[in-house]
Amino acid sequence: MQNSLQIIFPNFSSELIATIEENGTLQNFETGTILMRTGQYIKNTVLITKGKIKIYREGEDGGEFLMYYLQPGQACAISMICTAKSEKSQIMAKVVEDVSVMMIPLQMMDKWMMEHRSWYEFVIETYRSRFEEVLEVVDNIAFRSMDERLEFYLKRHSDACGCSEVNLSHQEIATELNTSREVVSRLLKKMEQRGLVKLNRNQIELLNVK
Amino acid sequence: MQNSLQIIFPNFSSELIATIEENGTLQNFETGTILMRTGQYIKNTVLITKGKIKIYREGEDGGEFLMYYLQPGQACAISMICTAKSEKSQIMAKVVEDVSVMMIPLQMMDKWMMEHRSWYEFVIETYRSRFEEVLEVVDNIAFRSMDERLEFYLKRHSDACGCSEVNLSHQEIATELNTSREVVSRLLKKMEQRGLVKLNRNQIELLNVK
DNA sequence: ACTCTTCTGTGATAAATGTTACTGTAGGTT
DNA sequence: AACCTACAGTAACATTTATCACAGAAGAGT
Repeated sequence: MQNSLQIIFPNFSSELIATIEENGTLQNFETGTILMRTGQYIKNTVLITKGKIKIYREGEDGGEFLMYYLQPGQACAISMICTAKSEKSQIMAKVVEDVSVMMIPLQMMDKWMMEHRSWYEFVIETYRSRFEEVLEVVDNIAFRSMDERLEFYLKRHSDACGCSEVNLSHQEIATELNTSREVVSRLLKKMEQRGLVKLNRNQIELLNVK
Repeated sequence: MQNSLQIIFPNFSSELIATIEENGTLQNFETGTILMRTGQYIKNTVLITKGKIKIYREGEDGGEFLMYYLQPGQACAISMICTAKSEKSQIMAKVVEDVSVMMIPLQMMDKWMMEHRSWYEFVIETYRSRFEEVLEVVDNIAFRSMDERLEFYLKRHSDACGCSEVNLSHQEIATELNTSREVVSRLLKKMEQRGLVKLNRNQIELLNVK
């Protein structure tokens, strides 16, 4: 166990790994589980050791706008940011591939920041990369039209799962882009005509999407 | 001088203030100055002591999408995040009201994080509040239509300047919302008919905008 | 085979936003 | 006054996206 954590988080010092083992709780969650809801109080910092999580921003009308993916070796930036104050979560986290996560009590955050250089660097890097990712999301919705956003969405999905098949219904995609199912169907059809994808039921094969 | 820094950053310890005085450089910039461009390397962490700065995300086509304001007592989160690695800036910063800023060499960041509790807390709080602000921006463009976004824009402007007059042309507003001048004119006219604003040349008076 | 449900495709239409083109107006300059 | 320029208003039209309505196809269960 100790060994595997070290492999997933190669930059952590061995002392830090030991401390995590000591203070953290490893928990498993099945696909579909909502790990965190908007407005809930955050009690733990979450390190992902296995599986996949999607982070959404929820609209008042029930929209679920996809922000980004969390994968093994990563951590939830939101759960780190809301440290001492035990702030409310601004996002919703959903398991999309059975996960194992290491739950770390929030009070450890501050302590380790001072005691473990590799933790400090990990936290800063997490902030930085998530901030950049959110800025890229802003780019997409501010500057691009739906067809470009859809292409970007598919590319991101295939990057995240490491495969070229997207096993989602048009409705699910529409929800995560905050548009309607019909729009997604139409745009996908156009992409198929351009030879970018092949459409099957509940599956989209990416062809030339680099 | 030492005194005024302490007033603007009330949570900083007196030792930290002294260290800042010692290592930082106070600089002044006039309205209109571009403090930082997308793609430039960041060499300093910036603390604002006077004036106002707007942070933009630049589109490939030359769009300037407004993200948020920076005011006295605040710091540029981006310039903090891109610490050790001296990363490229992902944003553009423009002075909109003559500013004084304290430039702090990036290498101080890490050092002070360990040595000054009040610096550490300030940095974490800066990350947190900016992250939240950007999430709110995502909300706006993902879930809201242009008329709502325009209202939000005007409200934010009046909050930032503490007055109820917006001294901007329709074109400037359109640029910052990444839409066209005509659309802004139309929507403003509708708002005027609803009694929300009064339109003058180069000025919009907010009436009932709470 | 039949039924049911979910998913997909598509036309028709509406609404929001973007674009083009033109007009008038306020203010500054000569 | 005459002129110039930036700003603002607005009509007409194009494009994009959203909504409504409906039909057919695929798969699951009986």
